[in-house]
Amino acid sequence: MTSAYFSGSSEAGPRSAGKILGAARTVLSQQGYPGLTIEAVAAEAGVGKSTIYRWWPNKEALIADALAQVFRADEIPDLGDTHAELRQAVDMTISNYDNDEMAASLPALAVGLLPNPDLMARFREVFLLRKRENIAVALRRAADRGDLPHDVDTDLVQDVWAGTILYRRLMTGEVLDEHLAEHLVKIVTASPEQFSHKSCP
Amino acid sequence: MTSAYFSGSSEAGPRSAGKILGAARTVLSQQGYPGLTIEAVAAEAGVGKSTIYRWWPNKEALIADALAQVFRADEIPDLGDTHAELRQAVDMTISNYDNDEMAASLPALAVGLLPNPDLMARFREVFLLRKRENIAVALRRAADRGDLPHDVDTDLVQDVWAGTILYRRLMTGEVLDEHLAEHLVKIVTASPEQFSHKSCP
Amino acid sequence: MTSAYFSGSSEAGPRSAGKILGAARTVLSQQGYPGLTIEAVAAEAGVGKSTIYRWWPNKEALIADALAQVFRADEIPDLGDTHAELRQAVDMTISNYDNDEMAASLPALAVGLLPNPDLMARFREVFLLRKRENIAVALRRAADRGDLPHDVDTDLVQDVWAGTILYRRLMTGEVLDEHLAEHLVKIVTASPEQFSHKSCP
Amino acid sequence: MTSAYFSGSSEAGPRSAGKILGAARTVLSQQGYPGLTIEAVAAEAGVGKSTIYRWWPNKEALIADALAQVFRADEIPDLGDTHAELRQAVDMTISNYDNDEMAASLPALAVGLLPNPDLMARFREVFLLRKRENIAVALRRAADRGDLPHDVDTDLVQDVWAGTILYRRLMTGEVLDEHLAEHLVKIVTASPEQFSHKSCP
DNA sequence: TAGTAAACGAGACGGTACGTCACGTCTTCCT
DNA sequence: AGGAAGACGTGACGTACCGTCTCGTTTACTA
Repeated sequence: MTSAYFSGSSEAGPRSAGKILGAARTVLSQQGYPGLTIEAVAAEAGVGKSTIYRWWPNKEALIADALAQVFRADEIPDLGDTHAELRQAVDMTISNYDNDEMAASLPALAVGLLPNPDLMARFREVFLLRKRENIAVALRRAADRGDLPHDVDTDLVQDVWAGTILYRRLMTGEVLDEHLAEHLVKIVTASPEQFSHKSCP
Repeated sequence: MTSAYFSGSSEAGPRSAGKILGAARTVLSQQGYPGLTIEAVAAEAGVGKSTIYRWWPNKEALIADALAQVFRADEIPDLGDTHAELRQAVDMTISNYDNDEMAASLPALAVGLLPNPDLMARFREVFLLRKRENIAVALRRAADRGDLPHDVDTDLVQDVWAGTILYRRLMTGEVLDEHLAEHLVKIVTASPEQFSHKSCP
Repeated sequence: MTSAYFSGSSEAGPRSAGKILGAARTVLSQQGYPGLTIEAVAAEAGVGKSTIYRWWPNKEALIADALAQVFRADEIPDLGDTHAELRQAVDMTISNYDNDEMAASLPALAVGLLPNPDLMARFREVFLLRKRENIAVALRRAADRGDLPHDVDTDLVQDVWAGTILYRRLMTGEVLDEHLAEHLVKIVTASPEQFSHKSCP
Repeated sequence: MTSAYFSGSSEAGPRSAGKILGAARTVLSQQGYPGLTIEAVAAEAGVGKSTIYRWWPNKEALIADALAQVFRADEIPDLGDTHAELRQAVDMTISNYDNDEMAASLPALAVGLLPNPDLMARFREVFLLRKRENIAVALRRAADRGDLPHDVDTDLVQDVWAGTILYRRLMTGEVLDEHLAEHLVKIVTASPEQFSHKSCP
């Protein structure tokens, strides 16, 4: 698979999919999200506008595919060490957001897709679910080891992690360093019962 | 002072500031962020476009002022009860984000302002700093009581809170209920040492 | 009145009507009818496309107004001499068509307007009726003198004149010289009874 | 030979020439000249675009061939009666133009070909010369009978006839009835000396 | 009868122009 | 004098066709 992933037609794509998505990322990092126009991408890719519109219904879908190329959703290997695994999960999340390209584009994308539930669902699938499941596996492994509650709320953990990281990056502009990473891991490991489903008062 | 707050000219405003900001909020909730155009606001407010441009430099500033009107940054009263105070802080944050108008607009705004550091700084001042300081007071009060470390990292606490809430609202679409609120409070109170400045390993 | 005549809004027009219609004629003579694009006219006039679209609904209306500026529909003065007056009428018709701009554009215009009866009616009014009435006056004057039948079919006369001239110019490409002009006049004066309404067999 | 006549390659043609030219005429009468696109013709004919482009260089050539199929250029038989023969010539001309397909398309075609002298020459050959020569034969026969001057200007006669007919059809929209036909014949027979080459003053 | 070369349908491609929309600036006219 | 009304130059939008160009697939002639 090389492209047209977000738009759904995962089996096929334009011959110039690579050129186009690459151009989209180039324009995105040079001009920022508001400066990313289809015409600019077409020009940068040396491609006709219609070739882009033939395969992506709109700017949002194109950007989604372009970002999907660089969005990491790796599996967390079993290191035998819960802290190390969770740190790896947090680091992966940080690396996903620690560039203007992604930090600015993902929320803008979400905003653009909000009115369209179908596209929003697809967005979540591509950018959230795949990564979340991989991290959830590591979290459940930690639960098996007894380091986390057996009914650990993997979604809450990841909402706290990704939310904090994205918020810092986009809104406050603070750096995403290993201090933060360590804090985020420890918040979970230090009071694991807060991230259990049944821990409601 | 009634308006033009974000744009800096806090001492004055157009005669129709109220009408205009109200119209902006109306359009925002009816058409969503992408449908909010200056021309639509002018029409809704029964006002000339130039009147808007006379007082707000661009669409972003206008939206910022419109949102600032409904963004809560209340002081947290001394209730003598740390948990109750923190819960109040979290509830205020949730109430700020628990509507599409704000959830979609704030990130879109941030993205629009990102390339302009001055406006971004002003944005942070209006939407983050005022609220943060009020909550920081409560956090430091809790530290004085001994419920939190004396060097509590008020920014980290609030990044976790607001980040998680905004992320849920915008990206995953999950509900923001009192379960979540309680979890967020307890994350902090259950392992307070994780939110201390010096707690780095 | 300087413009927007064809489009109906005769009382008003864009501030740059002159520039725009002039540019249209320039492009028309330099690029020919098929090369006349709205974008080319806008560029030549140093004007935004939207200014053109604000005042003319489409390319046809614009060209119509541009041509109307140079289309002659003079009154034929009473010279006391039927032959001289008719020759003047024929000469005026020839001068209207004896340039590529008009010869190529008028039929193209007619073809473009054919599907729209309203615009076609307006086209006839602007380009045919005004001129025809002026010539009809001269023809009736000739009838009063006894040089033509009292019920002279002024439309037929002018159909023969304009038809022959336009056909030569556009289809056969032959020159429109004074030989032709003289023939056309004499065709009418030599057998005037053929141009009477009641002369049907 | 069935097609590709206008384009010059008279010896051969696509297997689907019939389908294509038929589709062209169908589209022409259903959508009008401006709606005739190569893609529409290809779709209507159930044919690939490239098949059309393989045999016709452009839209104009295709339309020309499509029209050539229905353009009549019959010989005028010797009826022994000048008036009857000329009336037949005029009727043939009328029948050529008395449908929107031809009336709108021929001028549009001429306009499109104007900038290209070669194609224009070919256009004249196909649509004018063949018919003109057949009619010229009848006119010269009339001259031999003494009904027209021996140096009758056959071109002028036909310019007057075809010009008047086409002008009525395209520009004024008046009907082409037998009144008109009779007038056109009589204009020539009533003052034949006006249609002589040497009759210049 | 099989092999081959053309013509074919389908449709992607790089383009151009379309007509629309909103921007942010500007001018005009009314109150 | 201030503001509503809205025209202006600009530039991106998404659409429609252009004419060119691969693709396999018939089709029909040759071997």
